[in-house]
Amino acid sequence: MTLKIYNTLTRKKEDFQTLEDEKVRMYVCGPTVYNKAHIGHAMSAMVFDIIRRYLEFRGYSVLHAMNFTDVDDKIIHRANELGVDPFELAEGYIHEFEDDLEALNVLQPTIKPRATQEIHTIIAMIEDLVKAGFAYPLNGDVYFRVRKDADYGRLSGRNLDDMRSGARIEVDNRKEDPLDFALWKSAKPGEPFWDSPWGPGRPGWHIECSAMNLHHLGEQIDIHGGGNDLIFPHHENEIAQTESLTGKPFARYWVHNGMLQLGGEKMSKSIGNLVSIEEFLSHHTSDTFRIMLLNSSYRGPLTYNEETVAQAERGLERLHSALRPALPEAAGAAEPTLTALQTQMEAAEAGFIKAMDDDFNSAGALAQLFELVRSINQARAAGASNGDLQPAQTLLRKLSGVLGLCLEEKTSQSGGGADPFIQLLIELRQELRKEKLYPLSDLVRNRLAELGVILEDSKDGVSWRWQ
RNA sequence: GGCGACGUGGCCAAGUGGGAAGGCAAGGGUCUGCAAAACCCUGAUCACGGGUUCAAAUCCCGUCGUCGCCUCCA
Repeated sequence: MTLKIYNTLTRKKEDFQTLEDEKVRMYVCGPTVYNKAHIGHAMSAMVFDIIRRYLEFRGYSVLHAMNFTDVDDKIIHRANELGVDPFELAEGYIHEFEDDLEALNVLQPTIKPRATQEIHTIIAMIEDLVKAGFAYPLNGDVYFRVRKDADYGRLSGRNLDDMRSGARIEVDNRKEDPLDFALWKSAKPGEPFWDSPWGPGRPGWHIECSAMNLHHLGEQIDIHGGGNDLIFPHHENEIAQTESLTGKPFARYWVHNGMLQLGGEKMSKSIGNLVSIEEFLSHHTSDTFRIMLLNSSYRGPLTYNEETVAQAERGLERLHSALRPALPEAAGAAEPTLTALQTQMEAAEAGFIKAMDDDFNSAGALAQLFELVRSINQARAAGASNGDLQPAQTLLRKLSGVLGLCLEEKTSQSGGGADPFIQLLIELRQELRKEKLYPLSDLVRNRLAELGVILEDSKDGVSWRWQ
């Protein structure tokens, strides 16, 4: 079995072949930190977290870089609005985003470079591009000369002449071509700056990623990721800069996640239809969000609304249902039941890998987990003991973990301290039921439910769990 | 206007040539004092119109529609 990945560059699924055996270099574009991160950012980070976890599951060691753009126009404007230092502003949002990712159970990237920490590399790269004729200084700015790059437009499937006619950009007549983009921007009064051969200024947006890649991962990488709104111009420009300099293919696989849709539109800072990560997590768990992602293709748009969240929440509960213990007084299941469970375990694991190997088809993989859930619940209903269920439950936990799901047990805030008292109330209620004092037994059940303890009667006894 | 993606049951969605996954919701049933959970059962002429093929949700052409990019964006 080979892993296949959809490559934006070729618009095809391709066999995954790394530059170096069993090692993956992956660079994912992170956010520009001028504001609170929203769940669209969470989606992108989580998609690549899932990809990383799966690659690791498949035996690769993954060098995972995610950058922060911590100096740019928006940050400067926002800092001026608030009357604070732009670097402090950025720093604050970086920490906030890191906390968000931890709360979302997204693995820490191996390296987290920042634009402001790569200024030397950036300047050196720009100098080399100027020397090689791919860039030209202009009144303290430096621009990339797109006409010099014969391949320009390859990633986004455009050509310079088409864009020229359709572009809505305000043309800067000083530039040789309207599509030439800034590598270095001269500083206006009051703006943060670094000294450079072209005067005080700061890096353009695209060059930082090229420089960070070159510095931390090398001239060539395996996977370059980000949201599909970055394909043009950002990633197109990264390719232009890096390949013009190295003469080698930059990234082997360009991987792009789809956009989160809220109210039929892409969630974005400029439209203002935002749900912050913090806001989402104050009402829902990270697993709920992850289920939403897993249930659809990472490349397509993701519909976000109250109903899809609720559906994910119920689906998650179903996964949890399989992890519940055997029925009280279960005597062990008959041979055919256990054989069926064993068969399903093998089918689920194989199906899981087959699905994920096909361009990270997480919806297909999730379906396999649900099949396993059904088998486990069937076995439990057929009287399987905890020992009977345990291997299948372990497999379910393992495969869920590969997708980054926690499936953590819900417990009371105070730990297990309440357990004996809950047991006592259950015993009491059972006595009331024996006496057919149902209004009283229901009162116990209802009051416990209000406290978050769910009682479930069965013919073999009573089980309970935290809601 | 240019480039790209997509349109599958009430909802979210897999599936890209030969049996239409899975989840949620709904209805029926088993269990049960009731409830809940779990389990069983029930459902789709795959946007529309042509074409290729023994065979099309899947390939080709056209139409309609949705979304993204073309300006900062995950």
